[in-house]
Amino acid sequence: MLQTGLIYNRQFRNETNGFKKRKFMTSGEIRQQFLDFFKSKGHEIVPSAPIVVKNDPTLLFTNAGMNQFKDYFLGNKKPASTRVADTQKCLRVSGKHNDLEEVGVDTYHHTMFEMLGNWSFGDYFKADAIKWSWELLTEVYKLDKDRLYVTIFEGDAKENLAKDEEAYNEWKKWIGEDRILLGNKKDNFWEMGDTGPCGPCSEIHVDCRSDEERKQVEGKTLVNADHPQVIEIWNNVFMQFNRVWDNKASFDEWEKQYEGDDKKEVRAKKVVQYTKLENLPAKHVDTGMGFERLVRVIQGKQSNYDTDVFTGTIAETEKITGKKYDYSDSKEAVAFRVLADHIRAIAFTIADGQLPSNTGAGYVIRRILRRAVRYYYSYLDYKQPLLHQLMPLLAKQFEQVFPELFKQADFVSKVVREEEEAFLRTLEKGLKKIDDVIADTKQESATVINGKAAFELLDTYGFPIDLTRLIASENNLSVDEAGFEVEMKEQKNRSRAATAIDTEDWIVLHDTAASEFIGYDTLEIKTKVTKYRKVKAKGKEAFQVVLETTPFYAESGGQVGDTGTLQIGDEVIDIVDTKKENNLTIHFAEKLPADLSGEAFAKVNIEKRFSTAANHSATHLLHAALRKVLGAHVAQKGSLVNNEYLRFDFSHFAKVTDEEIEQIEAIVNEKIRENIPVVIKELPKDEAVALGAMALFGEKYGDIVRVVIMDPAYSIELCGGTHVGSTGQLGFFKIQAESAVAAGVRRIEAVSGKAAEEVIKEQGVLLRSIKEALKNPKDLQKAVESLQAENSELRKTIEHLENRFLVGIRNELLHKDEIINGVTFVGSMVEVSNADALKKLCFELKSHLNDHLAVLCANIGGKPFVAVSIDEKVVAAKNLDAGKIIKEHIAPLIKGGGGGQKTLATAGGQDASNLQAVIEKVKSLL
RNA sequence: GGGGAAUUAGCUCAGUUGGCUAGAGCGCUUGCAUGGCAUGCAAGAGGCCACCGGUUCGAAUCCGGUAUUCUCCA
Repeated sequence: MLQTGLIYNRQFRNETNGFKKRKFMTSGEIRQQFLDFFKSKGHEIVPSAPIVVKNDPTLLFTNAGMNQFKDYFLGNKKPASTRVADTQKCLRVSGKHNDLEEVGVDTYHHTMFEMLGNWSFGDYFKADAIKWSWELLTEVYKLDKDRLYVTIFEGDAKENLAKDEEAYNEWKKWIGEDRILLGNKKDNFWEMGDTGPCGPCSEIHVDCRSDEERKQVEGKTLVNADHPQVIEIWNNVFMQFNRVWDNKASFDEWEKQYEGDDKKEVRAKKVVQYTKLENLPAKHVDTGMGFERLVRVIQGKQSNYDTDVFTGTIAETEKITGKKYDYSDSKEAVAFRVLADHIRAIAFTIADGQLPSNTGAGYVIRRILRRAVRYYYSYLDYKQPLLHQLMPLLAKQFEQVFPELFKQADFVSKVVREEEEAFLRTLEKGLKKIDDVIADTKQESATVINGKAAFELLDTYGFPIDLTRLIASENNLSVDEAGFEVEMKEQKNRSRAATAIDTEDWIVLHDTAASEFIGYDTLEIKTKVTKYRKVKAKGKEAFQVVLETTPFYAESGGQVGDTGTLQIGDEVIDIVDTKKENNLTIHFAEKLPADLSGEAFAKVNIEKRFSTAANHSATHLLHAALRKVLGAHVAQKGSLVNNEYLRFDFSHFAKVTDEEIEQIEAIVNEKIRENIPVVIKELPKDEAVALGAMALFGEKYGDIVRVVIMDPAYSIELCGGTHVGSTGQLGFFKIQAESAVAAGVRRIEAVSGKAAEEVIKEQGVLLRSIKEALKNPKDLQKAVESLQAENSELRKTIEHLENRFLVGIRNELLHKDEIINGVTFVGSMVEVSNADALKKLCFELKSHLNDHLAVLCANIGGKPFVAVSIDEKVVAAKNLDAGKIIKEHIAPLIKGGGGGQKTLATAGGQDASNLQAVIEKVKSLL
């Protein structure tokens, strides 16, 4: 069990930190020393990849240092340098050792964290890796040697794997053999997936307990035992094997039949059974050292939150809220930690281009942000947006390491603030709802809020369950947690069932590597199908086809996937969409030819592709124009390009005015008329940036990037999309809409080429027809305005006349009154045009008569309508009820129905011949 | 992608099982009061109750569809 209770009290905290006194090192220095150290060992220092992952359906965020180097390990790509080191921004919100709800409760879980790593791609191996780890920790960071332990892989009989003697012998050179511990496959053998590169790993653990505690219990017994003060700080993975399928068919067979809760473990065993390990020709080193943890150890703190990585934000939060952080287990202290942690995750993901939203990665950000709001709202008693106030401090803190945040600090704050405000509004609405729920619960004299209501609060009003719990307890109520869980589970099942895509196995025809894309220059080609499979989603069958070479552009960078045809033999099938799965281009078809083995002729829908390319080129021209007109702060925040139009989201703080829109259109159209040739080059990222390409924080290290240039002085962008040959092919550019997407993000929708021409044509036609309808006035706008004015004038006049008319009828009726048994009775047929007028007349009579009973009938378009009005006094004195009279006496006579209040009721029906009888009937009741 | 909900005056929202001439607060206009302001008092303007269709004698209210927004889940 995790001993979270070990969050120490203050006194203990000041007394001892386990380590001998040494010069204080800031977190910045610690990070820099790591990078400097590996630089001195011949490593190239590379920047962190973005925290947000694109083009990998299995991953939303970078969750480990090695993510950006995956292709090098898999052999898909060759690295520019064989020795690399970096600090990588990572985000984890779920997983076996990590749950969002745990973060902040203890001393060491985080959502966003930095992973320091050094890498060898077929270069050095165990000897150097181990030597340098030791050197860095003990010589540079000067950690006490007698507090360090290392683990190595003990071997595994089932896999026929021997103990990692090589690592053991290397470690022996530096550390006593009694401190080298053996670890099992679970802890000390690392694998990327079912198959692929893998190998033993060696962990370094550090014992941070006080000397006293260390005397009582030996440190090595606590390694890998979830002790909060005896922790792993560095893992060195030695990739030396490649796991390949030995009998994939049997495994697939097994997996198809097998279902179960314990699936993961059983499945892993099966994978072992049906695979074999081969030696990797090029051996790699992949290491990861949690930065926040390392800082805590070096600075001798007992909690990550006590290091200078977090103390700045905690102090700032104290200043803002006026509360004091007391290092305890209290909800208030948890709130401080939650804020200090979450603000980082939120800030860096937004800075990397992911806005909060209600789906996918954006939803994860929103959830993290809302959890932070919940904590300050409930436990720091702060009811206004707080997080955005921490942003300047955080941006400054990381200015040197992750400049992308500092550069966009204003934008990020604005987005965060807007999100906070939105959620605070949601909370307020939820508070109103929960009042109703509590009132209902109390009325039923229950003491438990039922699970369904609690779930509805969350599901519909976004009201978090912990707040429901809190407010319930303040009202001496509890929440039916079990019932809530049931509802939650049902919702999850519903969602899962709806998204379940039934994927059959690939049927492999030709065993080749990733398919080659040749569609930049070629739109049709003879090739062959390498593999295909059937997928089923929501009962609909579809097929996915992979080609050896393909001219089809797969959806990417906002540009939609190509459509077209695939011909095999005499059969032609439609390709309805093209998408990417990692490096694989997948073509979607609704049906397949009978035989896929022969030569395949792949042909892209040229017209669509061309219109799409035009819109994509137009997007670049637009982007550059926006920066010219609005300023250099404009950065792309999202983009959609298809054959019909383009949509471009960008950061900008105000509505783009009509004048600005006109300027932007003018610039783009000017560039179109200049007929600039579109030049496309493939370059290493650094060269592209040097050329002046808009530096997008979206590329991985070492990528060869594609640069699209339309006049080097105007637009240079990194882009993988397809473009026209020269800007003149766009013909014409027209902005159709400008709107807001989120705080500080505007959206422009526009068209180019034929579609733009079409839009102008349609507008012309519309304008002409409106003019004609108005008899071709000189000033169209004025004509419409006067028409509107006249219309409202007429409406008022009619209303006025109707009232006058009703007053006339009323006066006539007032003369017809007769006193029956002390009641002023008026019963008459009237001529009005609608049923509402009957009601109005009743009110008129009421205000001019005392103790009245009126029954008014009208024949409107052959249908009978009746209204009965009775004075309150008469209702009481005579025990009459207009509603009852209508229902019991009148409705049958007119073959209809009706109802209303005791004093006023109306009816309608089908038979207008008995209206006179109706009046007599009512009269007889008096 | 799947569920739940919301849409009523310029803004924030009431409107209880279909029927009281669709309301409140703030804002707006006008008048009055105060030396001025904050403000107070009085009167008034302002609503195709999101849109389309259906059920009903009768729909802001019930049903179906569309749009937009919120929200939970994947």
